[in-house]
Amino acid sequence: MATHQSLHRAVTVLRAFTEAEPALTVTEVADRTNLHKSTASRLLAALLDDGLVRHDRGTGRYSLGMGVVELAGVALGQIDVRGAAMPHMEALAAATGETVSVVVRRGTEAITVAHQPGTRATRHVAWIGRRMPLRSTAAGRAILASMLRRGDDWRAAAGTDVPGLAERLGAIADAGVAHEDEAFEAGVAAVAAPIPDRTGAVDAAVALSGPADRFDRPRRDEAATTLVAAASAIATDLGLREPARDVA
Amino acid sequence: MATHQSLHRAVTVLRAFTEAEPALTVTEVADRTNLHKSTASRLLAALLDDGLVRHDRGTGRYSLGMGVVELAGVALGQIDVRGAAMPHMEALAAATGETVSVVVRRGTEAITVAHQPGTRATRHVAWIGRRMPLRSTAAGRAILASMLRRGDDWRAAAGTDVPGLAERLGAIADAGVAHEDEAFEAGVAAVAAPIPDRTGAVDAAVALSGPADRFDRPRRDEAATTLVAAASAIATDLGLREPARDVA
DNA sequence: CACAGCAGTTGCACACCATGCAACGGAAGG
DNA sequence: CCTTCCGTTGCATGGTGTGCAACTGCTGTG
Repeated sequence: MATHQSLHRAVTVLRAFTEAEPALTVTEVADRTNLHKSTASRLLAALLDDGLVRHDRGTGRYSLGMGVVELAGVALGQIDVRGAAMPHMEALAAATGETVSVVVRRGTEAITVAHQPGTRATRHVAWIGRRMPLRSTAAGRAILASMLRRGDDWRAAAGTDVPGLAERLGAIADAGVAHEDEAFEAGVAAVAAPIPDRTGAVDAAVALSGPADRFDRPRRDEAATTLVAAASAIATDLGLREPARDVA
Repeated sequence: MATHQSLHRAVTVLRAFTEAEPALTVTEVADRTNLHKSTASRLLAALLDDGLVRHDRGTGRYSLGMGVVELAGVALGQIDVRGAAMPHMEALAAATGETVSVVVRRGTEAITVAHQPGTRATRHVAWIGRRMPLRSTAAGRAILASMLRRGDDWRAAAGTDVPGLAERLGAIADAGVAHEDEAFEAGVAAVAAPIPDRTGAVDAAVALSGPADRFDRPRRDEAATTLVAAASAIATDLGLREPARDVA
């Protein structure tokens, strides 16, 4: 689109801040966005006005501000699956002791929209807003498998082609749950189940994750029954919800 | 400012979505922002491109999208007090059974940046990104009281003037904790303690909240000791953190 | 102490593009 | 079928965002 260049550039600036580099100087922003130094400076100033970025006088670095957290609060409050899942997550965490996450699909990634930390001393940590590739995580593959089964374009959602992925997704669709053993994060194992919406489409999943040495295959199989039941309960609650406010 | 009008307008559009009205039509956005219908339409289209808003084809309404959640994930990851508080929150929740929240000040409001649900069947719910006025909540008053004691401009932060607030803040500063009994939300009681940063300035607080009938004054006083200790521990951890952040 | 190097901001002129208007197409309701 | 309201889209124009380059302020160095 040739419309609203400056707005797109501003969003590009916002996206220049990552978990790996949460605080940047003007020139760093300019480098990462391929924008002129002066443009970056002016856009950052404008974003600062709006409270979307902060400016640390000490280090001279900019970072994302409270404004985006506020907006996210509104966004999270109206995600249906989140509301439907909340009541079930605690029970799941209590029953298994592991971390529970609910993710939704966005393009080729899964984004955490709700999570409940496990009760054990060592546990997998997650946080709201965290992004993971669909193709290499349990939750992501649970979603992809459902897409495959429904004839949706799962390849586009997978992004890069992974050899043998189609077969694995078929097996996941048959089993109803997806396992992951240190595929995405070293030392972390997970099992996930898809959450269909009213129409049967799937762009959300619920996952249990924990340390790979403790949360091994037998444990995960044991937890799978409870997990699938919870996913089903969430889907039912989701179906009972009134406004069809989701999807795009 | 006469600079970057369209960017400010776009942010205005984003802020038109609230917890009370999370999904709006084009004309509703135009009304709430005093923008032309066509302008609102085009800005929403641009924001849709960037994934900051979603569009429900069914209802024709726009709402905030995953993009803002992504950005918030990055923003939350680099809020120091959040990182410092996380390890202490669970212990606090376990010891008291009530909901633990960490908030930071933004203007005249307190924004929840971390929370740990209580362990009881009935409990107070909070969520990340939730906003509350400083002047009428325990956590907010804990912050205001510290500002008062330090000679900061607490009146500006309080917003509307509340009769007798100065005296109450003085008492809170003396006690070290702030109590709240259904002042902001009916049926909810809370107790909060301020979290000073390295320089002694306070713009964060940790709060315990629960149902007013159970979490009564004696219970809150009982929990206050643990709460203050936790706040102190968080502040210590915060002080140990590196002021600057390295870049790659 | 001077100088070089770098980061960030700002004046300026021009091209670009965001805006308001009005007209159009479409859906919903009478 | 007509009316009404909503959302989108050509179009002309005035506003404004942008690149360039000069300037300031800071840091480290010989």
